[in-house]
Amino acid sequence: MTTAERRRKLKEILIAIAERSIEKDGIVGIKARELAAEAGCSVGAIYNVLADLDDLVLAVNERTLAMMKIELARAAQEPLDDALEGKPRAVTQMVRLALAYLHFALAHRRRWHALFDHQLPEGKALPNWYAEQRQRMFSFIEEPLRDLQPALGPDQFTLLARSVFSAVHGIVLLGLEEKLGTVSVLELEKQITVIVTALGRGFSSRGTGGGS
Amino acid sequence: MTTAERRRKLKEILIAIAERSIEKDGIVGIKARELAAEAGCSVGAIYNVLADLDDLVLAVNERTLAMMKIELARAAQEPLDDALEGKPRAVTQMVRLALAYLHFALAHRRRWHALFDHQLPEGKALPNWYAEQRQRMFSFIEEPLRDLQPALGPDQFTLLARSVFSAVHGIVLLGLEEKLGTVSVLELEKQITVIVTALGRGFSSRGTGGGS
DNA sequence: GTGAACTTTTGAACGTTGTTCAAGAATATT
DNA sequence: AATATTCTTGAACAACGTTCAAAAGTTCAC
Repeated sequence: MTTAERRRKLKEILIAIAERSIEKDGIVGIKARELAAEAGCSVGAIYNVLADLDDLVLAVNERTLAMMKIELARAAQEPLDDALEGKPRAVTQMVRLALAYLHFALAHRRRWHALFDHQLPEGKALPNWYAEQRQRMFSFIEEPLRDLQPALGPDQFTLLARSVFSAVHGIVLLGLEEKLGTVSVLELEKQITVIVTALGRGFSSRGTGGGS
Repeated sequence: MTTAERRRKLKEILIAIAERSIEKDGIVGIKARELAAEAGCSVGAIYNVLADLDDLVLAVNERTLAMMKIELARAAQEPLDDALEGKPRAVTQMVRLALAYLHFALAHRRRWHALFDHQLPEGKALPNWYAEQRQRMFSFIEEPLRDLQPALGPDQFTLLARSVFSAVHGIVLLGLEEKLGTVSVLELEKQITVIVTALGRGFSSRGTGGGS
């Protein structure tokens, strides 16, 4: 087996372990010596394969984003059910996406948290693929949003989609900081529904600003 | 001088140093040995006065919240200017508060970040005064919001105010993660204005849900 | 004032971190 | 087989928060 192969294999193993560590204890669960022990390699070997332990977090985050993408796509395609009637289809769609985001965060709390907890140390910027993949999350909202704001220019439109996503993210973020039982999950769902619906209604009124 | 006095003094000094450290380098700038050196005391002395270094962060955060409270109160009281005409007073007020929140975050980036970065280690819950003071931030939004949703019960009302706050928080949070020049600050202001305005419009439509 | 009992302060030491790098093992080349 | 090259390793390093036996300071009865 060539060294490149061996290293690729080890890298995969390490990522898999990091994945479990994040799921169990969050980002702080990733320890060099623990990784080495579980992977059956030396501590130094880790650094033959990765620049940083941060690289591991990024790798896991990439997978998390991929999972989330699948989940959001599924939510966008599900057939309409009757609970959300009485709203424009675009609004219903946005609410669904927001709820799907909430449920992803709930189902994969630590993974999801790792997406935002992680701040890379001072010097370096995020790799391109990472920023791009994160950007792609916003694009889910763009489709229904276009129905509500057909006149907006592409730049303003991208920004608006981002803002809507950010707003929902904020609600989920502060919502999950409480210890929450089943009750407050229901409350959270209701809140997100109310807010996103209000946003949708607000947008569908004429002239929401957009142009400078 | 009694020991209680001396300790009180030292604690204040340490908090002041921690304050500067957070402003310069964020939470990670708080180092035990550095604190001791700057305060002219021993490392152990810190632990005579504080349980944790986390206590320092909480103390600084308390001050930050107080600063923010003042700033938001100022924003709420400023006389109307003409740029925001054509909206209901309540909406204007909410937009103002949101913009004030943004500008506080911009002006005190690291302090503001410390409010949310900090996660206390596993075992312990936040002290009561801290949770209460954070809760009080939401109450600023409650006043204008009451104009838009007069029929809502007190519990639902509190939740809604919280959600609006969270939404704005989310936009500011993800907005500040980019490196932002003057241009994008303007964009961010515009985005917040658009979103909060849309929320306001959405709320002022009849029957936004609330009751189960 | 002096010695005993008590309180307060101290900084070396402990246990963990992530990361490195000289030395050794493995492999390739002549 | 000898040499050159590449790869792996884990002890060692620096930095971290936190502790605790010992030193220094204080109180108080006699």
